[in-house]
Amino acid sequence: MTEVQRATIQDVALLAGLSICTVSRALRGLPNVSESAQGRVAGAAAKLGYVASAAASRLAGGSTRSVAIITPTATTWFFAHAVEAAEQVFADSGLDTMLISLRNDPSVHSRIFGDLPGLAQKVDGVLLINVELTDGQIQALAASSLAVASVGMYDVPWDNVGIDNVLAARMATGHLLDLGHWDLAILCDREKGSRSVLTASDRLRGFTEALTDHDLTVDADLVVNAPSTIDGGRQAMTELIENRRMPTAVFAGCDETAFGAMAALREHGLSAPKNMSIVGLDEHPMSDFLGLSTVQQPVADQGAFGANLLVDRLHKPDSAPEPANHLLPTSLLARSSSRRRR
Amino acid sequence: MTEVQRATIQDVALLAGLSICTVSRALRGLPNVSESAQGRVAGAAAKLGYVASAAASRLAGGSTRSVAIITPTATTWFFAHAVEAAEQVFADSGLDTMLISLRNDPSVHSRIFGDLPGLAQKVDGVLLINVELTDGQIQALAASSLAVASVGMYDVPWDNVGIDNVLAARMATGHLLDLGHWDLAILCDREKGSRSVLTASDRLRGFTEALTDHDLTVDADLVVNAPSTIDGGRQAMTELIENRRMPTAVFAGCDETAFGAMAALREHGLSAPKNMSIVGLDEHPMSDFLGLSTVQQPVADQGAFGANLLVDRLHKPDSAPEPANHLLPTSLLARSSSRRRR
DNA sequence: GACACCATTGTAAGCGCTTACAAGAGGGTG
DNA sequence: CACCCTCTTGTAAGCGCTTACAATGGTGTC
Repeated sequence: MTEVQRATIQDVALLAGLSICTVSRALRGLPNVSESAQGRVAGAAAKLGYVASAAASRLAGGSTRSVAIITPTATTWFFAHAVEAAEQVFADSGLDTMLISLRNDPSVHSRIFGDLPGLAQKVDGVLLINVELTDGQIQALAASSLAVASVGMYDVPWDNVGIDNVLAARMATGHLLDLGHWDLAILCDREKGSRSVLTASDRLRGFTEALTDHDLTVDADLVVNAPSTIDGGRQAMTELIENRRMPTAVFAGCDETAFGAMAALREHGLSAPKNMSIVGLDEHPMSDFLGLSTVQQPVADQGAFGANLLVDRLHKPDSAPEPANHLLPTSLLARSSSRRRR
Repeated sequence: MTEVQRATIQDVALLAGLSICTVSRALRGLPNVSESAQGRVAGAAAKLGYVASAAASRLAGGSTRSVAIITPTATTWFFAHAVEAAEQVFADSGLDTMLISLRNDPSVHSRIFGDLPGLAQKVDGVLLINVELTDGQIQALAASSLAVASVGMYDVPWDNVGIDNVLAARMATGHLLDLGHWDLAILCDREKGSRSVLTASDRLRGFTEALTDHDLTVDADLVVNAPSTIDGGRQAMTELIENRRMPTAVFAGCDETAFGAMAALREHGLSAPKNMSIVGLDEHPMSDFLGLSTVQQPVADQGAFGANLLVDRLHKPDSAPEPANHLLPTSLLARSSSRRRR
């Protein structure tokens, strides 16, 4: 059962009575191999339980048959689902998936993006999910030998898929405005970098635009930085209540932030929509139960779509069409966490 | 900036005026290299931006410097956090992490475990997180060249870390019994395999034992299979309400199951603890907000601990001590979803 | 029947690194 | 001062595969 000594292509060649070279061709399905040779090779390989050495074929051939998913975190709802969907696509394409979580740790970030040749050593391509990059890093990545695709990024020189975040934020904000609210706060993850490549700032933009359309202005006190986690939302709402001032409605950058905000309200003896209307963005499975009004976005679809973009690039590296930006649809789901201002 | 042609160890040797062999030793910090040689090599490598070819060193050396995390899913709270914590440990140990999500897909499962030599080709070790395995697969894995460690498994011939699930389930169930409930249901993920290697069945066992201690018996109608997701809990509770019968209290195998159960109650015009007491297991960040009584378990700790077990095995493959099973503590958190029976 | 041609198969040279093993250089010992 | 050690460095043989290129043999053509 357990081959003590792994069979090599040499062993297969011997058993099949053919040369190593022919075996290699047969195994990879290259043309110019006779039916009989093909058959004998397949038989011998099966009999020996032969598995090609990944290291050897990489060294000789070049391709690693694997890709990396790079993500700020693998723990939140959005990222976990996007990562799994992408991994599935890669697995189905015969690619191994290397997971790299940046964990919001700058040192990890620079270790990865500061050593692109090292990365290129291990994978053929990378799928970036909402990764904050400097101009220099974007250039370097685009110039590297790595195939690149991304999810939820903006204005990048490679294929991307995401949602129209400006629109989604406008839908959420517009919903609150339609309900008669005009004193609005936003709880949103802010980018640290100078240049906006992520969706977070687009959400702030959509929020701003919606207000402007109604001749309202954004109160800087009501723009609160909130990591896209339950705790992040809780802290942001607490900050709002305790150190700033209470608006009548809040747009939370993602559902988990909204959950945390609802929890903070509760901790202060308040609740939505009684004391404040809240709308999120995601359509997390808990949102329905909690009555959270939200803007639905496809999550697994984005991960899978992004993965497919990368797979396509890998399969036809040359004659590459222009990098495209694909937008998936979103829709508003009004529930009980938001209501008309009285 | 971008080296068109990657520098090889040859180039470094030339620049440093040393042989390839000495460079290789110096780069890997082996003994018997003079200070001066060490310095010249480091300088030359830095100047050339040299990065060793992973494929070449794997082929020549043997080790892949990477490990695989195998998990049934990467999307639920427990798994996402365990995976990320493990990935962090691996990254900090200089190991690359390959992510393999089984996605509850038998064909993926057999593709992976049916080709251990193939896996061993790509990684030095695997960390299994709650993976259901047959006896044969366990034997094969243990006999393979792969280092193995696991999280949340039971009675396996390698290092494992987990919680005492029997105890945790007894704590949860005992809490309900203490509140005067004696008609109890359990919503729990059931294993399909014949032999129990996972924690799920331990939870059922703990539940059963707690009842037995109180001279109660388990009503088979009140043992409901529920995938450990929100939807799984929702469906299980719906099944209970619509097709079986309502107990006065329920132990949900994990918090997300409990959330789903609470949602299902709501959909039927019911609620906890009014119509039914509910206790979960996890201490999910939403549990506090939802008032869910639960048994807390350390999640990131388990992932990190498991990863460290694997790293240790990798570092000292021989002279291996007996495989050990480590248990991390749990504790009951009584909240408002459970109350005294009236 | 000699020639060109195509399909199939074999030969051999690496890919970039690790690692026995050998070789050389000093230094201490009797 | 010959001899044995030890420390450092070099030589060369792979690791298991891919791939240019050469070789072989059977067809078809004039």
